[in-house]
Order: sequence, then C-alpha cells, then structure tokens
Amino acid sequence: MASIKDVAKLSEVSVATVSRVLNDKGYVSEDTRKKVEQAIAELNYRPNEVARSLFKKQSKTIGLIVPDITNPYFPELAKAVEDTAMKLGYTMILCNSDEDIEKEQRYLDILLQKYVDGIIVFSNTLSMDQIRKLNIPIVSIDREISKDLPTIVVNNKKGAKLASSFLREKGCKRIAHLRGPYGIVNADERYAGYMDVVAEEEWFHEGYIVNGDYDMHSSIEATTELLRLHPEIDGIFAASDTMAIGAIKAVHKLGMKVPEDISIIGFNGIRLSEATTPELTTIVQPIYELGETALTMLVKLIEQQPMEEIFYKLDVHLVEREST
Amino acid sequence: MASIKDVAKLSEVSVATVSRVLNDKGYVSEDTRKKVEQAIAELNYRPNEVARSLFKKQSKTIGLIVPDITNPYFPELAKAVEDTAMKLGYTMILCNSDEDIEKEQRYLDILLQKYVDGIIVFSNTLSMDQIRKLNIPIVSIDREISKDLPTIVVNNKKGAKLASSFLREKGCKRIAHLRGPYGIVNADERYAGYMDVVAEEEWFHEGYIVNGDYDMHSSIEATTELLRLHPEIDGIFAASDTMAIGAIKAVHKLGMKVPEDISIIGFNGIRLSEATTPELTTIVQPIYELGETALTMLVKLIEQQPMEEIFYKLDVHLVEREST
DNA sequence: TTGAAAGCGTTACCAG
DNA sequence: CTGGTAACGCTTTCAA
Repeated sequence: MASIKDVAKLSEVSVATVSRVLNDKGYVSEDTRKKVEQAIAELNYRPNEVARSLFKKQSKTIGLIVPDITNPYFPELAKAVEDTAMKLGYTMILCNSDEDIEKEQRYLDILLQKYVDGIIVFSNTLSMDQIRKLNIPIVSIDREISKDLPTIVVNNKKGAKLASSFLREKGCKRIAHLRGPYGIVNADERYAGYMDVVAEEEWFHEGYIVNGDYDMHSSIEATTELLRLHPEIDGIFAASDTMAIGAIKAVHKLGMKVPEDISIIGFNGIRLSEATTPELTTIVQPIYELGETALTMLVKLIEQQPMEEIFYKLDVHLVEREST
Repeated sequence: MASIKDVAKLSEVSVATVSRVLNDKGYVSEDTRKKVEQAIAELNYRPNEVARSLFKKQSKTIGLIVPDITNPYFPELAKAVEDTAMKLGYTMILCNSDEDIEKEQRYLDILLQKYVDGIIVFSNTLSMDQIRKLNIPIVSIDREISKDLPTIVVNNKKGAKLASSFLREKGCKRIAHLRGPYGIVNADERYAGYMDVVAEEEWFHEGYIVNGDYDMHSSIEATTELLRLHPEIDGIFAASDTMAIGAIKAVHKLGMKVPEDISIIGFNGIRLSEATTPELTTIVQPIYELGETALTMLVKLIEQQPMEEIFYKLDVHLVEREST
C-alpha cells in the first residue's frame, strides 16, 4: 500500500503538505492541493489508520460487549449499533462475554490495548469501579450501574404491568409469571411489574411464580411443572419471548391449546416472536432505537460534544398477536 | 496508560531490554528479567497494540463480513469465528454487508486501512479480481469463488437429495420445492439436489418449484399460491429453515395440518428450528465447525503455517423432528 | 503557503 | 547480555 511519502514524492511536495490536504487543515494553495489530490487518486492512496491511531490516541473503533450473540435479541441490537457506527465513521468490534466475568475482563483489556475510543456494555456483572478504571467513554445498555454512567434502559416495569393487566382484561383468572434469573435487574423489574398488578388479587399465590432462567429449555420444564401443580392457571406472562416460546411448547405437549386454554404473553419483541405458531403477543422493546441511541451517546462522549441527556428510559408497547 | 519507557525507567534498563522480556526474544539475564517483570506488574503495564501493529504491519485482528447478522444463521457462525479467534489471540471486527455491494466494498477498504490480518467473507457478489487486489489472506465461506481461494462449503446438493428422498420415503407423493433466490449458489445447488431426486418422477411438474427468496414473508405468499394451484402437494422441501417456517404458517392459515396433511423439511439447522410448533425436521449444517475451520485456515494463512487442505466440503445430516 | 523535524509506542538491528 | 537508534506512517509545531 502506498504511503504518504509516496504521495509526497509523486506530487513533489512535503509530507506535511499532503497531510494538510488530507485533513483539510492549515493553508494549502489551490494549485498544490490539485497536484496532491491527483497523486492520491493515481496511487489509490488511503491513509493508514493504524499510524493515525498511534498519533491521535484514538482509533475510530468502538467495542460492543454482549452476553451472547446467539440469543436473538442481540443481533438486532448489534445491527443497530453497527449501522449507526458506520454512519458516524466508526467500526465495531463485537465481543461475546458468554456471561463469563473473566472473559468480559479479558475483552475489556484487549479493547483498551487496541485504543478503542469507547465501549458499549451490556453486562450484569460489571461494577462502576471497574468501569472507572478503564478511563474511556462507556455507555451501559439495559442496566443502571451508576447514576454517573451514561445509560439507556427500557421501561421494564411498565411493560410487565402492561402485560399482566392485558391478560386480566382478556379474561384470565389465574395469571402466572415465568420470570428471568434472580439478581438480573431487568428480570427483577419485570417481576415487580407483575406483582404490582396481581399481588392484591385474592387468587394470588407465590407458587404462580417460577423461574425460567431466560432459556427455552428451562422454561419448558418450569411451565410443565407449574401447570401440573396449578392446573387452574389460564394465563402466563413470560419475562422473555424465548421463555414464552418454551411455555407454548410445554402447553402443547400437555395437550392444551394456546390461546384457547391458556393465554401467553412474552417480552422483548424479537423477530422470532412472529415466527411461532401461534404468533406471540408480546411487549416490544424498541431494540433498534436502543442501539442507535447508545451509540449516538457514546460518540458524543468520545467527541466531547454536549449531551442533553445522560439517561434514557425508552418506552415499550404491547403488540397483540395470536397467543392471547 | 503506562508505556514501555515508563517500565524501562522504573526497572532501570533500556526499552530494548523491556521489549525483549515482553516478547521473550534474545538474551536477558534472569536478574534483569525479574526486575522488568516487577516493574510491569507495578505499573500494570500492557503493551500498546496500535504501536505494535504499526511496526509489524499486522494487528491480530480479523474481519468477518456477513450479509445480515439479523438472519439467525449468522450469529451462530459469528460466535464460532469469534470463539476460535479469541482462543488464537485474534479479535474480530464484524461487518454487515446488508447484501449491498457498495457497503461491502467500503468495509473491505476500512479493514485494509486498519491493517486487519485477514478476512473471512460470506459473499455472493465478490469476485476473485477484487479479492486479489486486497492482497491479504482471505477465506471464503459457503461459496467457491475460485479454485485458488481457501474455501469452506457445505454439501448442499447432498443435503437437498437427503431431504427430498426422505420426504418420498415418508410417503409423500407430490413433493414441491421452495427454493432460494436464483443465482445464489447454495440455492441453485439445493435446487439441483431436489431435481436429481424428483425430475424423473411421472408426477413431476415445473410448477412445483417456487421461489421463497430465503425470506419468511415471501415464503408464506409463495406457499399459499403454490397450494392454491396445486392442492395435491403433500410434501415441501424448503431450502432454508426460515422459509420452512413460513411454509408452516401458510399451511396453518389454509386450515391444513403439518405433518398430517403436508410434510415440511427445512435446511440449515439453526436453533430456531427447534422453537417452532411443530418442531422442524431439517438438514443441519455444522455451523460451528464451519466458522471454526474457516478461522483456523485463515490464521494458518496469516501465520504462514503449512496447510493440508485449501478446500473443505463439510457434511450435512438430517434431523427428524415433528414436521414430517 | 510550505517544509523540516519531533513524537506517538513499539520492535529489531548493530555495537559494545 | 545490554543499550542506542532507526524505522513503522502519520500529524503538528515551528520557522522560514
């Protein structure tokens, strides 16, 4: 690949001048600019980003850390981040933490060594202490790690209330909750929203809450057991679409029908929720907007542009399909 | 961040010596090594990868270009590549071409500028000419762009034959094919495999082949139309799982049942195929192995290690579930 | 309006 | 065994 020296030689000026036309900085006469531009075209020259990074101490690259790209929620998020990054001139390094603290830490180290300009984290384990040590712009998605940290979340509790009340309005008399893992904030919030709606009902019973671990297979088991113990249940609010799909499968295996015998509602609004039979009623998150906003914030942070907001709570809404 | 100079200063040796212990190269006395290592620990020093890249003209980074990370096939592939990359000390930049030639070219440019060491491409449009110009190691997945290019594909034709014969064995008398886009190699190959099995049947009819464009919604329409014109059809081989899911939905909407009235078989073996009702019988590809092998090849190329094979055709197998 | 030169953090060559 | 130094490709300051 041609270097700036080659361009300088061909256009008979110094590298300093070439650099000036490259960056549109400082004085360059119209004549020399033309010469240089021609040389650039002729050599098909592209500035070496690595050298630039070394000097500028920034790389026009950002990192995105997600727990599991294989979970259909994250590709949609990653695409949003990447799209927006591309538009703003940044490249994205994708990191799968596999929900493993060590792997997450290793990635953080690597990203720092590579001089990424900022990182978007989707993490349940990272502490504000660790983040501060990183000493580069960070944006957190889906979890409020600290008031100081730019964060974007979704209104989980409201969504959960929406879901639970909707089931009630649909005529469900006994509504169960298939919750996500204990200690995971969004799972706890969704649980809280459910409780807000049902706790005062005279039929309510602790046994109506089971843990599906945000996983399809666990949730098949959990649902099967739930319905064995409480055959009176006629509505299930699952804290994720994946778990809702598991619940549908379990119900089918027990010889019952969705929505005739049991209504099921999910959470997230991944595209997968349109692929099932019956199609899933669900609380949809604005996943694309989530990623887009996160990246936009991050870039503002990086480029030290003023930020109006350091905290966004995006709204969710209910999409009714066939499972209720 | 501390630099090599800081380490040199603290341990009272030259940067050259520090570099030697860092890279375990050349002679260093046990004593000085200890001193240096201590200083490194004390300063929590990590070598700057950007400076290293600049000097070595390589970055321990690879690019992965895929058409659409939102299509469930690709996250599984990306994870395999990333996992393996991490193990071998490489970082992955994920690029979504959106099947857009220009965007693909733009990414290629960016990756070159960033000195990535190699690229894995999953592309239907790239030509060998363009690839040669890149002048860095490239591995192609799923498409044979040229005999000279390290490539890894899957036995599409065999899989298609497997699928078609399986439907016949299951007792289907009229087997249709929901094919992928014309001109896309793997779609054409799967079509060819289907033809191999059915072309000689006296019932065979050109109208049994319709295009679902590798998309769920198109395939719902295509299937609906297909069954309207040919109500005698009792088996469908879809060239992708996504299309198979569309077909299932179409069949349901027409008031028929899978598999009682119509058997449906897919292709790819994405995890999604287990989430449907009924669960999908499908030809599964070893997606993880595909990504793993591709990355291993790429790294061999990069590090100039000997390669036994420059071309892999991985086998597929049939997994029977509920849709047949 | 232009060029020379220092410096970004490394590595590798050559002397000692 | 160790240190000095050029070089990687670029940007920026300072002088001219």
